[in-house]
Amino acid sequence: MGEETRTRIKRIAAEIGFRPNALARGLLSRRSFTIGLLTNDTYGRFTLPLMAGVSEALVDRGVSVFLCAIEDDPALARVHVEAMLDKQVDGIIATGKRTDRALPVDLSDLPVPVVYAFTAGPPNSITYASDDAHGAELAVTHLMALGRKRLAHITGPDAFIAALERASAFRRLAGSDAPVLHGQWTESWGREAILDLWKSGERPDGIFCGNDMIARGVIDGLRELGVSVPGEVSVVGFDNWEIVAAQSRPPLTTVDMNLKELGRQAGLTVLALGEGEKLEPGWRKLPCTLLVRGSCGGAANDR
Amino acid sequence: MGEETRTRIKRIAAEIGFRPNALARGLLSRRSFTIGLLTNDTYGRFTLPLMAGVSEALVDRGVSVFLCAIEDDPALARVHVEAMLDKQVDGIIATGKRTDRALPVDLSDLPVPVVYAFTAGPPNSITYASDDAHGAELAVTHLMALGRKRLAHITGPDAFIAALERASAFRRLAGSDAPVLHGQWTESWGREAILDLWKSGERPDGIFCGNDMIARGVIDGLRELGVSVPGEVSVVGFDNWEIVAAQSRPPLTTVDMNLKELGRQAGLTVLALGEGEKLEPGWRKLPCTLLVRGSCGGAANDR
DNA sequence: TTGAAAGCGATACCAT
DNA sequence: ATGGTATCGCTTTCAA
Repeated sequence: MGEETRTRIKRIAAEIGFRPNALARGLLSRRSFTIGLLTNDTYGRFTLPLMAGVSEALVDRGVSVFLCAIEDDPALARVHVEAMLDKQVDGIIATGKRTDRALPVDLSDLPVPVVYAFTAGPPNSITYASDDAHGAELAVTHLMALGRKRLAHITGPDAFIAALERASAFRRLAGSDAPVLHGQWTESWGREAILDLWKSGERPDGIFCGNDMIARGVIDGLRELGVSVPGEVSVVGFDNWEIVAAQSRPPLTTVDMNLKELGRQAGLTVLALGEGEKLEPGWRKLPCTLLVRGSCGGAANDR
Repeated sequence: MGEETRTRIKRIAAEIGFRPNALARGLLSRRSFTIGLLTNDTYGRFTLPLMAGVSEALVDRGVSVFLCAIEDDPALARVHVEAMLDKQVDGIIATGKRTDRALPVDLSDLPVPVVYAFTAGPPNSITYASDDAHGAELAVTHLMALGRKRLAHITGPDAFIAALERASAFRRLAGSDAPVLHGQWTESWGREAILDLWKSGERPDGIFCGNDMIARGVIDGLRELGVSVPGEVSVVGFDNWEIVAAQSRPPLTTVDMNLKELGRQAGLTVLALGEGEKLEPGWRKLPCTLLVRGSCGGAANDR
């Protein structure tokens, strides 16, 4: 085609506001430039950052994302999946709130590629998650670099693999006799655990918490006991849940799981799969990042 | 068509797993059974419940929802809107984090209907919001019914219309000399305000807070002053942000804005508009609900 | 280089 | 009751 013709056509197209109909082109190309994100995470704690990453990675390529919240309801999940398949989505990303549970719907025989992110997938699927052991290492080495010697780990139920992985990484670095306390993922458990520890006479000077809510409870509990954070005790959280971490007193140093990046990669992967690329199945664990705020003290805090 | 033919066809259709292609039928019917939800609310505090309502109302009708997070970026917003229009969405719901600001994108001349929910729309648009004055009335009458006489209102910046409307409803019921303190929407402002009030000798026995974060700060501040909640002072929040309200000590009695219902209605409305129904433009304010937990005490708390 | 025609999958309408 | 055909908007292919 001639250069001038090309520009002329483009000009006219712009003039009359021509807008190619994606439905029509999808009909022919057998691609809808649409993917689905299925989630059972009601609070959006994990889904939103993940979704932001997916969307950010795909919007340039003209791909839009259906968000389907299924609330652990298998029937609802089916309805959403059917609706998405009808609409010829190019792929589906399944996400949840914990990596050791699957969504209440079987996605293994769909005519479109499925990628799992922060939720369990069937064998031979591609599953993204953050590297819990790595996150725990970041936290513990940070505490140790600050000179903390007596470390403790206060975390969620031992029914969560994430809790177990963080705990075993903690023990590996902090010593196998360092206390690990399993409870709930709540503030009140954090407070309770601190009271127990202090009552028992065991008084760690560095505490690694399984999530930010627990960490917040720990910090509150310590304050109520008159123990200074970060003066006497350093506290590290996990999740970097802004709303909790930034509002605690002092603001929480915490491990960020880089969910947005996880979302980016999951998005690109599901597209690649849709374009016929063959990719290695299995777990893909992404590194975490330590976000330093004020709850640990030390040089790292002086900036 | 004959009854037997009908069943025979249906059987065969099920057998071969026939699945009508929504792209093809959309091409002809000029409906995609797809709508877009545009939001600049990063935390999802407002968007997620709203989205849940939209989705719940529309999934039965076979409509799926594109979620587009635009982060206050006009260029990104345009890209998302273009992508949705290309995909022939049947309508768009614009949502945000405050009702007195518009999204950074002009949605007024789109070829599809637009409904605004929890964000400002242009004149003559349909805009859903919760009724702030009503919410404030619920809170104040609850406090008064419990016998609280000296009320105060601690809330966010007076640049927010929502804050002003709640404040003026508060004054109307509690008396024009009842103190109203404007600050930030944060816990630390809640604590600070309490310290100020107590230092000044002004000691209300009922406090209505502009949101749950402030309320949580207020409760913490009171505890640190040795003032019992709900024994000496009753506290009501606003938002029913589960994660804040349920974790505070005591759990927070708070006003729920019924965002899910708001989402339901916005979803049904945008569909109706798409089907050519003529609807009255203007604000549509939905009533709030009071959610009683433990921060007010009294009979209402005995159940 | 340009123009015409076939076809994607479903539907609506018209003949049989 | 059935079969055939035009159509939606675009892409691809083939002819001119």
